[in-house]
Amino acid sequence: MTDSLPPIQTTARDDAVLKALAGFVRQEALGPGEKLPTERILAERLKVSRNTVREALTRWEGLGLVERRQGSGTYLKAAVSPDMLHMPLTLAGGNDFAGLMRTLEIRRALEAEAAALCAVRAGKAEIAEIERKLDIMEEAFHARAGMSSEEDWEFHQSIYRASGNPLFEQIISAMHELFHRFWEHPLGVRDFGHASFPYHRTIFDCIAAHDPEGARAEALKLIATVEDDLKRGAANLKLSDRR
Amino acid sequence: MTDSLPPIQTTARDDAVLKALAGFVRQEALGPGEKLPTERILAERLKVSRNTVREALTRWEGLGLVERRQGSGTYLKAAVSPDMLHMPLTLAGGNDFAGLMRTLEIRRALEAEAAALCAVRAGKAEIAEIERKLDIMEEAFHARAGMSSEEDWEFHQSIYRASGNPLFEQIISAMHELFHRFWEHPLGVRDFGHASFPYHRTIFDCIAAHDPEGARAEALKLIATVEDDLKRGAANLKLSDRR
DNA sequence: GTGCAGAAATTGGTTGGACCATTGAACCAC
DNA sequence: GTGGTTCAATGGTCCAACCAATTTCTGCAC
Repeated sequence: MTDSLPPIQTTARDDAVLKALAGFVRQEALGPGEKLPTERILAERLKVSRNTVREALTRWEGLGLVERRQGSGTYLKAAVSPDMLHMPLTLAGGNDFAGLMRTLEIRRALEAEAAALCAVRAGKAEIAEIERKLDIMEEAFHARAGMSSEEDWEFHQSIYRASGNPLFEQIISAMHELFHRFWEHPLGVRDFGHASFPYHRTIFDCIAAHDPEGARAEALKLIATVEDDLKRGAANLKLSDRR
Repeated sequence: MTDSLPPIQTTARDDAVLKALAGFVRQEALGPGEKLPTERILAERLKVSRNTVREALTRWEGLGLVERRQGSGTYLKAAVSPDMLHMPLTLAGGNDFAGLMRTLEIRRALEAEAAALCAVRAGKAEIAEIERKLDIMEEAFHARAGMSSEEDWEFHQSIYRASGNPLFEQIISAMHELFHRFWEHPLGVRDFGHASFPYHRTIFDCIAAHDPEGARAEALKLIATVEDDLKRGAANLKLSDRR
């Protein structure tokens, strides 16, 4: 009965500051790396206290939009537009085996969908770019007799980009980052990722052939090999009783 | 109650504040909804200024971990542990039709995977809970001759919870929120979501039968009906040239 | 003029104190 | 009970400093 009576909004200083700042960035066409006005100037221009400006900037910093360097200034870290939507995720206990497996389940879902979408939408240029990254990766693999995480990652990124939906790259990138933050040298498993190598080309073949279901299936196989590697690592971990 | 809050070290004050607070929450076993010490008390106990406490809490607020209510206090909104990992995502341009379709592609991937995982992992208790939510939803549907977004959402949430991976609920919830922020009464499409109704029970049947691939397929069908509704809405929008 | 060390200005980080706006509980008349 | 009023508690904002890291300028030695 008393629906459609949302709480009213009287004050929202720091939100207003962020809105104004987003408009400023847009108007000045500022891009990543560029410096934005000092806190003192913002406070003066916006007619708010420096404290309020700081709270607003703290929010942006927490979202990774901005970087503050004491003595130097505040710099944009990413593109910013007035109609951004924020989706902060917190993963409790992400530095143990179970946490890693949880992120991998998300990645499995997204990786498969991205590969399928890519197979549908990728044009000639995108397919050529993916193949280029694939060649680089395979060359690195043979030269160093093992997976090169850098080149491997670039190959996957090219697929996300060709999916036509930037959200895939954003979300998977975030998980990729916290994946590597805690498991830089994954669990002492030798040849980590080795088993995933052949599937990179099979995925590409399906994409090039515009076969979405095939691409999805191959992507699932690839993730399955990574999960196996992780499980081996967990077994190792149990033996050595680390952590 | 507010013991065990020793003063903190030097440098990186606000991070240290958050660390101390996380430890405090852990020690006092505070859960969602509970109130934590006032800013003034925190400032005094931690031997930092109230502004520093506020910057730290602003960060947590931005991450959705905490809610501040003026005149009342600061309350936990989610479980918090010292070893959390944060993954803030900012999505550019989500309030137009193309943006909505992009979020729906992500949701399609996750919804399908969550349903499949749920079919594998859900125990008797989880299945009973899902069926309870389904019954409530169906009852509301027949009573009001249309989809009830509230009950519908609760049904889906129960599936995410039963998937055994809280990330599904976190990510999809975030997208669900921004979905409704801009399209509260979706696009003037009458009977929005009507077509999705039957698939709720077919999904449940597959889950109850522990049939992951069936659940995945039905979930994909459900999302497809939502996409169709959205496309119809976009067509309406073009006619009226709103926005 | 060049190069470099030290001074000075700039800028984010922190502090303490003050006041405002909202909330919620206690209290009071009716 | 119901509906106001008062009042203390609490988050929100503001101000005016000062600290610490960085950058820029200055002036001296060469």
